[in-house]
Amino acid sequence: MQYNHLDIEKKWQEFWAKNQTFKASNPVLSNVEGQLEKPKYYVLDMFPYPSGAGLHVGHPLGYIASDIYARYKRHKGFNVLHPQGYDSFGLPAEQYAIQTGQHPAKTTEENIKTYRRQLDQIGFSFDWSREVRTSSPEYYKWTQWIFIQLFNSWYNKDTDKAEDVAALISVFKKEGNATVNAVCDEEIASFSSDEWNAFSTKEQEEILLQYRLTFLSDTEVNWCAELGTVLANDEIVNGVSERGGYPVVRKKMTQWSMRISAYAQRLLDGLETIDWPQPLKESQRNWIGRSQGAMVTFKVDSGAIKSTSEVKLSYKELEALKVLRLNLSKAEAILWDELKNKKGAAKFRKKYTIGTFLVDYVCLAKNIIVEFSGKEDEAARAEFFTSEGFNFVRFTNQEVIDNVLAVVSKINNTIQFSKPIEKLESNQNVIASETKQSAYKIDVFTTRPDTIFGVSFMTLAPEHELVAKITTDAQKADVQSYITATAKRSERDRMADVKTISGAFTGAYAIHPFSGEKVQIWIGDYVLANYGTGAVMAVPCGDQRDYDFAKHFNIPIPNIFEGVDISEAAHADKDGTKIANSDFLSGLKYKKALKLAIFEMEKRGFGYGKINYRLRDAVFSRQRYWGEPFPVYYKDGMPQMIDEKHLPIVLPEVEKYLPTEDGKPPLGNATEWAWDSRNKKVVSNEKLKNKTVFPLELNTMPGWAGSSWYFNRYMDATNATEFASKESLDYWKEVDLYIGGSEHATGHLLYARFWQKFLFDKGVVPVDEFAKKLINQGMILGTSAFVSIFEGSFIAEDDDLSSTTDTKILFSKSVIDVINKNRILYYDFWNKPTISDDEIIEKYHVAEADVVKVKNLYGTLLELAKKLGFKSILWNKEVLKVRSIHADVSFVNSSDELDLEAFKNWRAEFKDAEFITEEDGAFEVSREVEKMSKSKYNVVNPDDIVTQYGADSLRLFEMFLGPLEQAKPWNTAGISGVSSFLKKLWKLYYNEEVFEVSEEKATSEELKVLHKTIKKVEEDIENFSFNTSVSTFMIAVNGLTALNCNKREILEPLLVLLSPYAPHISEELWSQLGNKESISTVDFPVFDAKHLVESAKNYPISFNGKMRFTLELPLDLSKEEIEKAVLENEKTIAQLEGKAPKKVIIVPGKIVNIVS
RNA sequence: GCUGAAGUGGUGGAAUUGGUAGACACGCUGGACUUAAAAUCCAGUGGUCAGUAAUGGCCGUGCGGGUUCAAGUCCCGCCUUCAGUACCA
Repeated sequence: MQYNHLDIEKKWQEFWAKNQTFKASNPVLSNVEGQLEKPKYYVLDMFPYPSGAGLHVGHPLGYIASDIYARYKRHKGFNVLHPQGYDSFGLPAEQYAIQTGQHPAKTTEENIKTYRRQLDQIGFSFDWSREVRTSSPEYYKWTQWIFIQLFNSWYNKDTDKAEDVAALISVFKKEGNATVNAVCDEEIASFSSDEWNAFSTKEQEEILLQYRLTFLSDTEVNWCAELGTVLANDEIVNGVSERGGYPVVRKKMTQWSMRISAYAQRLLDGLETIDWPQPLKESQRNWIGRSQGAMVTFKVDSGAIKSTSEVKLSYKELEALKVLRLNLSKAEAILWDELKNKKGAAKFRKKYTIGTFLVDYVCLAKNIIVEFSGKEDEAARAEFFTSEGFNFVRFTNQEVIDNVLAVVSKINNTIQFSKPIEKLESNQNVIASETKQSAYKIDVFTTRPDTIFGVSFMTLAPEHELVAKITTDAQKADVQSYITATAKRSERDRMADVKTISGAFTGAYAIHPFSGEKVQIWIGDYVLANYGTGAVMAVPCGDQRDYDFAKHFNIPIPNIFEGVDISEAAHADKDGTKIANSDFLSGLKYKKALKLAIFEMEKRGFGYGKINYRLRDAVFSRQRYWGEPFPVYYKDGMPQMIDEKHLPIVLPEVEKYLPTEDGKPPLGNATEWAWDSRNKKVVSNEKLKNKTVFPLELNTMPGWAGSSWYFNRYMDATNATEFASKESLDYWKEVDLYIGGSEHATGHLLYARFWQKFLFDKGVVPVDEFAKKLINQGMILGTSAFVSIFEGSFIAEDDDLSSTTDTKILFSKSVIDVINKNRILYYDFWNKPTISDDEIIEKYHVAEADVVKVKNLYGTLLELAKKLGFKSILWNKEVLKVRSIHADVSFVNSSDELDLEAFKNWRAEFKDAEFITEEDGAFEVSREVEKMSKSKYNVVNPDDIVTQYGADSLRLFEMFLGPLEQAKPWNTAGISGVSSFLKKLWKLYYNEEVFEVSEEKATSEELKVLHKTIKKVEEDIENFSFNTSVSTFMIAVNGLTALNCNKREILEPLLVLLSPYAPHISEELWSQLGNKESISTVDFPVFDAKHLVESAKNYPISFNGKMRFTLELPLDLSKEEIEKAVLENEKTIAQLEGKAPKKVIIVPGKIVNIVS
């Protein structure tokens, strides 16, 4: 009987589905007999996004590897969890919906069907009873639930974990926020318990939002107009969107954010405990970007600062002003409505600057300032306003809202009875300079506080708020023009141009906190405003950028390193260098100096040790339809969580999937999207007039929401009452082996770790890292096929040149090679048609055969030119002009020959093209390795492979291609190797048409083959070296075929070894051997070393390290006996040519080396 | 620039702690079977030189050094490719 993969594979796939062979049980729950003793093992693939294109052969690579491992673990006696599902929310389905109006749920459903069919036919041992889909309400109910948990939590730095907000509130009630050590927004005003209790509910909610782990905030986001949504940092590549490559701009929006920064240190520390690939860990470390150093404060020298009234704001502040004027608060707007109507002398302006202070309203004619109270620097403002001759009035928000008319009348009163205050000229300078000296300081973060004595200047970002305040008159023009110039450059330009050094001197000086020396203050756009404090202390001798800047502007470069030459470049190396010229730090090494510097700073009070992270909080809102809705409604503008018992909040139906006309997200199109807080359900928007009905959140969650916890759901996938039961979470704990692509390094894998740690803090999950071991499978690349088209010129009968745009001559690959190799010959043929073969052979020393070949081809081409109506082709000594186009790889056979008919049918424009073929009529393409993609016509569909060669062949071949982690090209031609291996295997069990397996005892030779295989395959699987075990199987089958072995003792265990790789054929032969049960949980054969023991070794005999011949010697010989035997050998004597060996090295069982 | 990975026949790739480089497979060449093709089977296949041949010599793991009896493997210095990241103070 012939091996028929089609029947066998169908039969066993049906068998597995019917018998639920791979269903994993939760023993604690089900108390399945015998399962309790089995150790658990959880193998997971990164679940796929079901795209419309279906799978190509690159996709299953990781699934095959994990499937082999899962099946192997079953043979090894583990209770294996190996689930699969779909990350089914996402952009492509929505884009498709926008284009066609089809509901994304529908296309997603269809795509999933295709995926499932494709996955099934490859024979994966997934437990489909646990399938999850992120877009199904039963699943996202729990995504919403986790969101609520995050909302109700804050990060306590003292306990270093997330805790309940309820506990935080009780602290606020009792003692205010002074004792709370939380990860929260910057600049939270401190309040006492009395103040807290006096706050309105809304004010309290506003404050709490600043602590919650997920919070609403106005954040600068990456807005992608083409996609109509914001993108996370990791969704942007080189300034454009990862998906689609559309431009991205910075924009301020109110968004949900996740306080992932709270977990920065723990995310970093956790990396030490997990077995993940080094590069992946490295990119997470980069992304988190921890830098340890110190915050240092430099005071600004008062000497050169001009008077405050001349101060102009920086352009950044001016921009901010414009925005402020447009966005007045409710109280501000009410008051402005009244004030702006005042005519004549009492004309008010809003949001105006007086000196460096921003005032709410001012009437310049009457010298009256009107402000809202509650500003931090009220005392300083009062002092300055008085000194500048202003009267001022202050009101609270509440006063204005309650009775604006009373407020206005009070203002009128002040105008009427204002006492003109004399400006005290003599006094003013004194007051001003005193306040200034203490007012202006520059905070910097440095990772090298040990080099602080090397500071010779400071650099501020041009946008830094101090710039305008400290710039001297003399430098004003310079600074202004520099600021204007930088402002014009986009962020991308600034990033792209690293080489140009630019900057400007402000004229101001800072005081070195240790030495008291004056240090120049510069501005330069190499300093980024939104990183750190937007200012650096420049140490030119130790930092290359500072060095270049100093060199460029002729700023001194003090050397603070002992015995280091810094005349050419900065010395950035920290280890092994001693600090010099640095007061109390001199003579110390990096580490000691660093600690001492921080210690001194803290003692003297102008600095402290600090750790900075690059990791920013993650924006969690997307202006999209096809994602998880938030369980959130808005009451009085403040977000409210819907109680978890009313979850899931199901995605509403919409007319169209685009943003609304007034720019709201697509959910703004929904008509049934309001929350009835009395009846606890989603109702029609028409009811929004009711006092108990509120608008629901219009944003949806990002793609990473659903994928950040799905691995936990698989443990108890159908649980309707819980996220997952505690018992199943405690049993399965974490993923033991996680396989997926490296593109998720900083997205999915970082966010998932963050959520896992959060859920761990809250006691939901038992472990704080979700995957013990992770492997990145390498990409499978496509082997594209190219056809070359002639693009040179012809010579017409009248000797005119003619281009070839409408003539199509296609060259087979080796034709091009021949022409390129002999271009000069062609040129000669063309130039001197009378030249004889002998002349050519003599002139160019080429073989006669080549000349014939060249001449034939020349004739063909000449004929062709004539046929097209030309005299000949224009030959050129240097180049043959051709252009290459992709040909679909499905038209190309294993010998790189193109199916011309198929090609012509595919590309109509080449129907009447001329094909210059090989002598045998074949047409060859040239091949190149590229990424597998539709546009390159090199996509190979696994369906075709499975139909032609079978799933077992596909599985073996994908593994055989090379190491799992490595990128490698796909070439379908190679699959015949594994295919014929399976046929050979089949033949071991058959005698012609009859299944025939002998019960005889196996010979030691046969046992040796088997046990070698057991040993190697087991080692390989444990090391995830799947490619080498495929070779091992081939060697075994070749060996057994040579031995003519058909003994059960060998052939039965062989099937178990093979079954993880080629499960269908193994099951089939296993059952033909008379076994009734599936092979899937049969014990893995045990390796026995005794079968490998040899009595003799074929020793390689080397001379000076070079192997000359081999010599078979018994293994039980002593060193002396081996030496004697080798030296007596005639070949040795011949090699030595009479010389005496200087030394003989003998490694018994390994090698003999003779040094002569 | 920095970080990480990797450079081995025509191709994909093997090679334990340093110990016979090129396993296994594709492709190619030759042969068997066939009217023919496909399929299958057998043999050969790193380069080069010598020899009718058996066989033998030399060179060979990106480049240049080094350690060692012995280096694809270890050390030093370069080059190239791929991936990630980037004015991160």
